Amino acid sequence: MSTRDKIMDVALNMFSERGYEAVSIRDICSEVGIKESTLYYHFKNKKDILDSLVEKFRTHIEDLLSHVDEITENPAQKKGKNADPSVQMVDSYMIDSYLFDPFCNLMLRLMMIEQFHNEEIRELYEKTLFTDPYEIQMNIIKRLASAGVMPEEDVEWIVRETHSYMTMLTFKYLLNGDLTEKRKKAYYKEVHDFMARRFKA
Amino acid sequence: MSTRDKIMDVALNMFSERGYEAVSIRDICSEVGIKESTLYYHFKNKKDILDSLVEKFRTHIEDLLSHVDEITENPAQKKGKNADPSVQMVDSYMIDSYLFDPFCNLMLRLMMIEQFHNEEIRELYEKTLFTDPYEIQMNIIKRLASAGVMPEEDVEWIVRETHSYMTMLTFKYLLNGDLTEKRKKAYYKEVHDFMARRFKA
Amino acid sequence: MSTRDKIMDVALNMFSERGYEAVSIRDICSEVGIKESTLYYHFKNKKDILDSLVEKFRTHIEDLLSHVDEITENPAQKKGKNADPSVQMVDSYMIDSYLFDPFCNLMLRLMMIEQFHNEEIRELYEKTLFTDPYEIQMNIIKRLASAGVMPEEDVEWIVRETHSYMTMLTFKYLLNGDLTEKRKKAYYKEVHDFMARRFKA
Amino acid sequence: MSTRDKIMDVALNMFSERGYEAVSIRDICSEVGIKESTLYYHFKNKKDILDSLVEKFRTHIEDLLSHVDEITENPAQKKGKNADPSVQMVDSYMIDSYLFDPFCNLMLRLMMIEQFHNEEIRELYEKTLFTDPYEIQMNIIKRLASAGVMPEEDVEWIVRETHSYMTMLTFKYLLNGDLTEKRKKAYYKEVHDFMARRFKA
DNA sequence: GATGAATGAGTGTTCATTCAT
DNA sequence: GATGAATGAACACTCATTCAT
Repeated sequence: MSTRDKIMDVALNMFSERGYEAVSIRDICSEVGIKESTLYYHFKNKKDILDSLVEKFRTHIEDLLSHVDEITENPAQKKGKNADPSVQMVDSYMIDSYLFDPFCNLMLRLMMIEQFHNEEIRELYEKTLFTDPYEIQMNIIKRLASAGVMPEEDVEWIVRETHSYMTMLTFKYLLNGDLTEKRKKAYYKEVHDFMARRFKA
Repeated sequence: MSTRDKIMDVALNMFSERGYEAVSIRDICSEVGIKESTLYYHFKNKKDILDSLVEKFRTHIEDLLSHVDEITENPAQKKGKNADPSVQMVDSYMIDSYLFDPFCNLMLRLMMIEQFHNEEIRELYEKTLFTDPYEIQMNIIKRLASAGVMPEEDVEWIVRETHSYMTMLTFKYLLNGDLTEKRKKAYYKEVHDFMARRFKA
Repeated sequence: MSTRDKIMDVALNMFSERGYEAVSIRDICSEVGIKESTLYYHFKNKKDILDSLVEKFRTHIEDLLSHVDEITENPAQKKGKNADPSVQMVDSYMIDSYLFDPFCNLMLRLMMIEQFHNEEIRELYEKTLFTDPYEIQMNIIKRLASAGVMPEEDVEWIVRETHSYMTMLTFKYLLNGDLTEKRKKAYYKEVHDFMARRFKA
Repeated sequence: MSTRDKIMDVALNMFSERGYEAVSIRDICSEVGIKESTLYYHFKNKKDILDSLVEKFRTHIEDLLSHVDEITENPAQKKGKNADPSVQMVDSYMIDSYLFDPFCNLMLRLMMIEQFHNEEIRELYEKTLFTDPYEIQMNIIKRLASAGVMPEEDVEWIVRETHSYMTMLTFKYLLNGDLTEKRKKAYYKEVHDFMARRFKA
C-alpha cells in the first residue's frame, strides 16, 4: 500500500472511532510510521484527508449503485433461488460489499459522527442511509410486482416496512460499537427472520 | 439559571454538535460569559461536565420510564380515545417529553457521537434507543392483547415492526441535522400514517 | 515593568533588528523569560504585538508633535540663545526625545524594514520621516521670517535644504547599524556644522 | 533566462519586499515553477542565493563605478550641453542605469532591510548609498572647480548639499513603496528643480 | 463565586534540506 | 537538470488546568 493509502486507511479508522477533530495528525502519523512533515507531502492539510475519504466513498458507492441494477434487473427471468423475492431483497442490500465492507462501514460511522456539524457530510449521510436504500427497494419491489410475484397495491408499504426494518438493524448492529463477528451474525439472523416472515409467508 | 446550569446547557449544545473532544473549555466559557478559571469552581475538570450531563440524563429517563407505566397500565379500563391502540402506542413514545425534548434530543445526539469510543455511553445509547423502547412497546402490546384488543399470536411481530419503524423515523428525522419544526412535522406525519395503517385498518 | 510591557520592549528590539517575520514568538518569550502560552494571555497573536507597537508609536508622536508647537511658537519674544534660529531649528527636531529616543529610533528602524510590504506602515514611515519634519521646519522658518530674522523670499529653499540635510544625516547615522554613542556624536557634529554654516553666516 | 537566473530574479524580488528570512524556498520555487529539490541543484542552500545576489551586485556596481569616471573626466574639454555643471551632476548619478535600474533598486531595498543584522551588507549599504556617491560628487565638483567653472572655496559645501539632497530624494522616492512611474517622475522633477537652483542661478 | 496570570503539553503546519532516482 | 519522498526542527497558536487573590 502506498503511503498515501496507508494514511487514509489509518485516518479513517481513527476518525470513525473518535471523530475528525479528536484525532491528531500526530496520532495518524505515529500509527502509519511516518513523520508529520511527510504527511504534508501527501495531503495539503488535515481537512484534505477527510475530503479525500469522502471523495473515495462517493466514487465507491456510485460503483456499488451501478452494480445493484444488474442484481435486480429482470427478476422474472431468473430461475431457482434468485427468483425468491426474499433472496433478491437481501442481495440488493449488498451486505457483504457495503454494510459489512470495512471501508464503507467505517465511512458510515464517520458520517454519523460528523453529520451534526458538516452539512456536506449530512447530505451524503442521509442519501446513503435513507434515500438511496429506500429507492433501491422501491425499484426492486416494483419489478417484482410487475413480474407478478407480488400484489401491486401493497408495494409502498412493503417497501416502507422493509426499509425501516433494515435501517433499524443497521443502526442497532452495524453502527453500534465495534463491528464484531457476533454483531454481524446477530444482524444476519434478524435479516433472515424478517425476510422469511415478510416474503415467504 | 445558575452558572453551573448555564455551563451544562452550553456544553451540551456544543458537545452534541461537534463532539466532546472538539469543544474546548474556552468555547464553553466564552459562550457562557465567564472566565475559564471560573469553570473550575463549578466542575472538577472537563470530563466532569460530560459525566454530570450523563448523570442528569440517567435520572431524567428513569423519571420518564416510571411515568410511561402510568400511561400504559390497564388499557382496557380506559374509555374513549385512549383506548385506541394507536393512540396508546404514540403516547408511549413520549414524543414531546422525550424525543422532542431539547435536553433529551441533544443527549441522544451526544451519545450517538461518543458511543464509538466510550463503552459506558454506548451501553446507555443502546439501552435508550433500542432496548428500552422495545420493552416498553412489548409491555403495551401484551396488555392490549390480554385486554383482547389484539390477537395474542401476532404480538411479537407487531412490536418488532412498530419498534423498527419508530426507530428508523427517529434516526431519519430527529437525529439528523438540526431539530427543526419542519423535521418534527415530517416525523409526526410519518408516525401517524404508520399508526393509522398498522392499528386502525 | 509589566509582563505586557516587557514583551513589547523585547519584541521591538528584535523586530527592529531582524524584521517582524524573522523573529519568533519563542525568541521573544525566552528573552522575556516567560512561556509561549503566557504571551498569548497578553496578546491575541503575533500581529497584535506589532499593531500594539505601532499604536503606541502613533500616540507617542502625536504627543511629541503637540509639544513641538510650544517650542517653536513666538520666536520673536524669546530672548538670548533661544532666539538664535539655528538653535530653534535644532530644538525643533527633538533629537533627544525623538531621534535618539530608544523607542522612537527602534520604531523608525522597524518601519524602514516593514514599509516595503505593509502599506499602513509605509504611510506612517513616510509621514514620520518626510512629511511631518518638512512641515514642522516650514512652520518654524515661516515664523522666523515673519519675525524678521530671515528674508521672506528664501523660505522654501531654506526649508528644503535643511530638511534634506537633516534627513540624510538621520539615515546615515541614526538608521544605520547600531545607535552607538560614536554615531550619535558624529550626527550631532554634522548637525551643528550645518546649522552654523546655514544660519549663522 | 536560465533556471539559475530565474531563481535569483524571483528571490531578489521577494527578498527586497519581505526580507530574506520571511521568504521561503517554497515561495521562490513555486513562483519560478520548479520543485524545491531542484533549487538545490543550482544553489548550495538558501544563504547561497543571497550571497550570489550580493556578489552579482558588487560586480555590477564596480562596473558602473568604472563608467562614471568616463562621464566625469575632463569637464573643461567638453563642449555644449555637457559642460553645464548641473547636467554633469545629474549624469554622474547614473539615474537610469543605477537608481532606476530594477536590479540595483531592488538590491538597495534588500540591503536597507538586511543591514540591521548583517554587518557585511551594512558596509555595502553604507558604501553604496553614502560613501561612494559623496566621493563621486567630490571628484566631479573638484574637476569643475579646477576647470574654473566653480569657485574653489565652496567645493565642500556644494558637495555636501548636493549629496544630501540627492540622498534624501533617493530615500523619499526610490526606496519607499513600489518604484512606480509616478514616483520616478516626482523624483526626476525634484532633481531638476534642485539642480536648476543650485547650479544655474 | 469569580478572575488574572501563568504553564506544560499538545495542536496543525511550514521550514530548509537530503537523497535516491 | 529535475523530481518524489522523506525528515527533524521549528513555527504560531490552543489546550486543559492551577493557584493566589
